[in-house]
Amino acid sequence: MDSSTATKTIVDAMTKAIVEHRLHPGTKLAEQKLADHFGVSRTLIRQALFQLAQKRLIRMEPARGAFVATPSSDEARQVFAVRRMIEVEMTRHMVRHATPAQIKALKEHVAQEKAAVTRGDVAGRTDLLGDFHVRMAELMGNQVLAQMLSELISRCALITLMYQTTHAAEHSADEHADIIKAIVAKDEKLAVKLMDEHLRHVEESLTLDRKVPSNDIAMALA
Amino acid sequence: MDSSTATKTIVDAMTKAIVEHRLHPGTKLAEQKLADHFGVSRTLIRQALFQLAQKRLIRMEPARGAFVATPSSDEARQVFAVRRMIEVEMTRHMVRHATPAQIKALKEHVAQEKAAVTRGDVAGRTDLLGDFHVRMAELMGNQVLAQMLSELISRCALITLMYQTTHAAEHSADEHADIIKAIVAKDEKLAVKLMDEHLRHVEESLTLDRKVPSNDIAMALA
DNA sequence: TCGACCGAAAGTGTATACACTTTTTGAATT
DNA sequence: AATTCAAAAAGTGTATACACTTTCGGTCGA
Repeated sequence: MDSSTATKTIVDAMTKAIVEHRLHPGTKLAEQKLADHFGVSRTLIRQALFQLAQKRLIRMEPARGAFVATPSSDEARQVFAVRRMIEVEMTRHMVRHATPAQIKALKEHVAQEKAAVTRGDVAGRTDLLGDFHVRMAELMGNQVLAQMLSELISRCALITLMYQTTHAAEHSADEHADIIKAIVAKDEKLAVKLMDEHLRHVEESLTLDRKVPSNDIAMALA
Repeated sequence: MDSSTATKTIVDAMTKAIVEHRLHPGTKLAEQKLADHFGVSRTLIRQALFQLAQKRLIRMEPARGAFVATPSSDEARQVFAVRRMIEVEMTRHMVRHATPAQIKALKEHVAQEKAAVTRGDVAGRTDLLGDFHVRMAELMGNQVLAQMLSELISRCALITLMYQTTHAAEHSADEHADIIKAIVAKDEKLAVKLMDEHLRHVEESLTLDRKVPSNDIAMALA
């Protein structure tokens, strides 16, 4: 097994579980249980946990173990503020430099979003709605930006219960479409405004209600 | 020894060594050598290396080990582009919301920068010049932003040999002072323009010359 | 002399062992 | 019945062991 591929698999699986709220904030992540579940030793689990801690998806308490992160509402606001700062500038850049091919790619993405919404594919639509923002960063040709945004979006997903309702999902997909329209029209002010508002809408759906932790790690990761 | 304090010490020491170019890009970081140097087992070294890899200060090749990162010029441009996106918005925010106390804090910081420059304190001035940007983020009350910027700046320090000349350091300190002036004058357009240009100047001093790796890890970390 | 090949040395990847800390449990006491 | 305390159980933190991979040096053959 080549090196950190195993660890990466674990990190990805747990990231997904946390972002999709199959593992609730506050849940204890016992190393041996995770090791048993993934069929590896605690060594690899610990590596994965440290990486997740650095991504702020879990927190680790000395000698007490790892827990799914429970971001404060302060932290939530800060994460969203950073997203707005980055994405407003990103939108500005797209208005100025977007090529027809890039526009086409974004439009196709939104089409996929809407398909997932009508199909009732909850997991798929949540992924796609987040990916829209990452896709924009990638289209700018900036991998560093894309990676950073991807991590911020994971944190947002952990923070919020956003897009849980079909209605909210439709709304987001529509807003994405509107943003593209403004970009096509080269209306910088409008595009920036729409992106800013879009992110504020997402943030407003922030509820931060603490559910009772599910201790059944195995079921959540299955 | 409480948990990850030991690991954190190692990460910090190595981060400092890499950022300050005591460990050159490309240098092999053998686990046992590091373990001997820090007086711990490979276990803790590996934890530290994984964290440094996530911060992109080193790269890890499967079964071949860890090396101080050698960012491509493409990556360098991307990192700087992200910094500009973030910091332009940050400046805009400061113009709109900065309090007198915050302005005072920034001015004092720049005074420290200039003192370090005239004192000929190379390590100190490099730190301070980078910290100016982090400080602004902190003054905004956004720890998430500050943390993110801090990591980007570490990457920038690894990438460039910036601020190596006294002249460049003076220049940066002056530009910081000018930015503050524009913020005080509530001249948003000017402040944003100055910050953008300042970051472009720093980026221009990007040389990316590859030095011959120093294999003497012990000396670099001493 | 040069290159290919083989074996030893060095190094990484994962599991396990063990010390120490926290949590749980259950019996004794009030 | 509630509280306290101690011992056991469970869990984390670090070191070590060992398998496997890469690297390096030297020998053999052309």
